[in-house]
Amino acid sequence: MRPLPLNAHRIDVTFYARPTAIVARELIGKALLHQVGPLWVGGWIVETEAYLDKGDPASHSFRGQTPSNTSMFGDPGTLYVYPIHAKYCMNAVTQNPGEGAAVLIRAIEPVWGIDEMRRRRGFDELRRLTRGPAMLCQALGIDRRDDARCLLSDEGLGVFQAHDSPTRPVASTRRIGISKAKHRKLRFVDADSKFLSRSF
DNA sequence: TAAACGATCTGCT
DNA sequence: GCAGATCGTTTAT
Repeated sequence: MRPLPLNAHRIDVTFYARPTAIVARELIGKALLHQVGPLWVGGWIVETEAYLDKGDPASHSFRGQTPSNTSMFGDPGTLYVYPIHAKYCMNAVTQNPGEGAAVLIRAIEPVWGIDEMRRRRGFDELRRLTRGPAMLCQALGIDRRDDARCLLSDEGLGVFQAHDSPTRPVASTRRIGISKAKHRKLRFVDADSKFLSRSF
């Protein structure tokens, strides 16, 4: 594996195998990295949403397992990529195998491979590269083919804790773009970030 | 096989 | 802030 672009260690299964809202909150400030060819692309996670296994009608797992949401029911630390409005969004599976809970990664602060992200997005403006779940996937080069990859062992993809990373101020808000369970505060943001999909 | 829907994005006002 | 584009998945006929 090519050396990481920062001094950091990979998040392991014990991090993901916990209640989803906690994982979503603690993913704020972690580094998301994807290796494309010889290059790492990614940045700091600044916005996430929790989608629960039980009692959450906004969650893809609410009506049980189907061919298209199978990876959401996989092991904690599995990547779940799903198509929406002709685009893709990426999640990290949480809790226990078979439960169907995950964290949607909605926005990052672009840090590594910025020119590659600009090229994939067709925009130069930093603010428009990764401020939304589908923009993020396009910038990182994540699509349907990446569904079910393992964030724990895949050498070219993972979430990392930087050794010198400052603590981020985390705020919780209502989730974006859903029609059910709107009131639940399961969106988590870095309160100081300029790279959120929406202000809070 | 047809129709409706959606964890979205963009451009324009 | 709003309308329209866009296409895979799900649900209805």
